[in-house]
Amino acid sequence: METKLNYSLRELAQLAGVSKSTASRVISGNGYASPDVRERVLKAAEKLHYRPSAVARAMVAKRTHNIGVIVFRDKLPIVSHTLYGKIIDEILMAAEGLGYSIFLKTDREMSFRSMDYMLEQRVDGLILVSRLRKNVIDYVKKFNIPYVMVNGSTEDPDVVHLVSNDEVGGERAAEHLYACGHRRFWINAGPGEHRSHSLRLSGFCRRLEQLGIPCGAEPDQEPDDSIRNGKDSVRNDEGYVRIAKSPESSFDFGRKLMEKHYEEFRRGGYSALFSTNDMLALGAMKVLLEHGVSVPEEVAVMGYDNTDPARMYHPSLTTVSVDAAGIGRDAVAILDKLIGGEEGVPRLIEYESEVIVRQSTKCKEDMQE
Amino acid sequence: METKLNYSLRELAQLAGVSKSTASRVISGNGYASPDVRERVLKAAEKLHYRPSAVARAMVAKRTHNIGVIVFRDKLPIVSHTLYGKIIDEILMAAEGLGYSIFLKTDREMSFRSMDYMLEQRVDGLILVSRLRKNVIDYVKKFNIPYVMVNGSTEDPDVVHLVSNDEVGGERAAEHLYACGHRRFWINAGPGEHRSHSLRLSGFCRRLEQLGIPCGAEPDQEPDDSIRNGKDSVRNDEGYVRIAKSPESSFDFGRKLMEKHYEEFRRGGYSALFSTNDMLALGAMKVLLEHGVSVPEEVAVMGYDNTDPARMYHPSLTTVSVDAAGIGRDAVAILDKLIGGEEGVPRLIEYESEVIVRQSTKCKEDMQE
DNA sequence: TCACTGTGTGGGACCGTTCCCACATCACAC
DNA sequence: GTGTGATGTGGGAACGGTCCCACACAGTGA
Repeated sequence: METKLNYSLRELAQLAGVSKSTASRVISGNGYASPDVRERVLKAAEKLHYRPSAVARAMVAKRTHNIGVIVFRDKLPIVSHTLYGKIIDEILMAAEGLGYSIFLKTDREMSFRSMDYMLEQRVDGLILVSRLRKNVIDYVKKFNIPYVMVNGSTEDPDVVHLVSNDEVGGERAAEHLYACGHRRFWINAGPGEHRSHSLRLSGFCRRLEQLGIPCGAEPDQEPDDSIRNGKDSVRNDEGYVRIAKSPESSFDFGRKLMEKHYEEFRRGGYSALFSTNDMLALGAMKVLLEHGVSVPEEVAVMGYDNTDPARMYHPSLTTVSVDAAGIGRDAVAILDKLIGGEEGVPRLIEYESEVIVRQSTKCKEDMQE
Repeated sequence: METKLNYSLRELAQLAGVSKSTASRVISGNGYASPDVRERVLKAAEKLHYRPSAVARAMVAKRTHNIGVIVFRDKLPIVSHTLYGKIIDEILMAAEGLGYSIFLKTDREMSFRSMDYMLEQRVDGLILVSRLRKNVIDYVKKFNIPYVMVNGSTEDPDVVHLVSNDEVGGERAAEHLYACGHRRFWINAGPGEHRSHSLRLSGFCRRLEQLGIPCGAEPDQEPDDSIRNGKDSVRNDEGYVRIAKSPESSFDFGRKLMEKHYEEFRRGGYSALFSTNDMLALGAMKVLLEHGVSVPEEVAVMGYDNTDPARMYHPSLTTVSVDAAGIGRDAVAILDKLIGGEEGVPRLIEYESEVIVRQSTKCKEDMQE
């Protein structure tokens, strides 16, 4: 009984002394079966450890109830990036609730290969997480398989795209720091080709300019060899801004950047540091702390993403939260609608960004409230 | 041409003007086909965006080339836990290399349901990550499907089990702190029912006792309602140890624990704190820092797992590394062997643990070397 | 001319389900 | 006794591939 791996419905029916059709009706639960036949079949199923083959079912139903999730990764592994990890967690839980299973694949360069894999697996739909080279979108359009994109980089209006409202988040970050009295800003901006980073930067800058501080963001300028160290913007009586762009958004890049510039902070050149994600912020903050610059007393530091390390740091990092739970949940729910052929699904869904004030930007304003 | 989702081999063959068999030979690449027939079929495939169905293939091959990964989670999502995230990253990459795809599922309580899901999907094998209730192992044994366990909690000698060598890691941690001159220890120990935590604790204690410091670990004692605050071990001229057990191994539990006890550290009662994972260590360390206890000058702090937050912290956390890359890679490789019916696969595979000395335990000994 | 061999192609069973349809049985009314 | 409808069960095609086997055809040697 234990030697065989999987029994078929035919074998099950044989043991129960009924036909395939009858056994199928009992197992799948749709169709008539008299009580005693029913019991005989179930008893036989128990005995054989019978598990119906989802493969065969998918074959006839032309539907697998599987969803493919492709996560872009650069050189680095990506699931361990806490923001994507959170999103994937939520996707998994939401999928379970709707009866889907998840095929997970990370993708570096061979984007088409991953796509083909998913297509061959006949997944019912796709969730594309993070930016992908743009021709992947054209590729996926050729097959008309339902898909949604999460936190991607496309501006294509056809694509159903779930993103945090990064521009508004950037504005709110600027407001918070301004309200705390800061007028001399340093900005660490991550890769400009990534939608999130460039929108966070432009939102931050726009709000500062509205508040009377010239920002002078040039969103399209290329970072040079490793790090672009922007010049200060024009000064006016209100204050000024300096933007440094980096081609990566990692902790180590944040470190590297600040290692070149901590002297300027020590001399009091800047009172606030905003980074377009938490890792850049933490890398920079650690260097400041190591060189005796106190946070938040001398310099306020702020990140973006509300990852776990930000919360756990000492001082804990003020940041902007991204609704990973909402994004993950909705990604599956919307994909399910698309699979069901539902019309009128919105193309761009934005999630509110909220400033999470913590120790790294504590100021009098916060104290009073 | 764009209206249909998936074409079948029959339709492809029809368009190319050949038989199903011939088309199959060209597409799958095994079997003869004359150059012009070959070209006709490939051209037709291109035109139809033909992708062979892995579902149908799996049906006849009785083999899906899919691997199921089940990750235990408590109340919390789990992929975002950096250690498991890392392991999953490695599993994904290794699987890709060997031609497998990954079905990922997180599991809280309905363990059998996840198992059944995987069985119905007819995955070729299973990777079980982290502890599972023990009856799950009995369950999986009933079906004879190949499986390996990663970082689990079982002592079952049948199970192919990949784990870090937590006992040796604990010993090394003790050695490091002892060599730095510490004699008064506090230990935060995570859930005793988890193999890793209890072995790390017992390894640490054993080494201390060998060095002449009574440890008095009682590995089986139950934590009370929320936190078990053990008593100091017997003092002798060499030093002493106090063990606190917590039912969770989270950052917040580390905090909670230390919030009750930081006064004792401030008074100089303990010069070193060892936690059985990084999160517990960071939570405790943050509370110490917030109350003005300096690390490492007054208290040395040490964790376990070598997660990213540990590396990034200020002060960066001394920890014990777990070879997540090796574990993930080997999990897939060994499972592949089991699937191939290979005999003589070792049951317990242990990975070396290495102390990573960082700022949180810097001492004269380290300076000299 | 005939048997023989090799080569490329087609026919069709099979994998494990679902589901439509046919059919057997029975109760009941006419 | 026959027709009718409800009820439960079985037969078999279909899903999209793989692969074994048969077969047509050409080239070769006796």
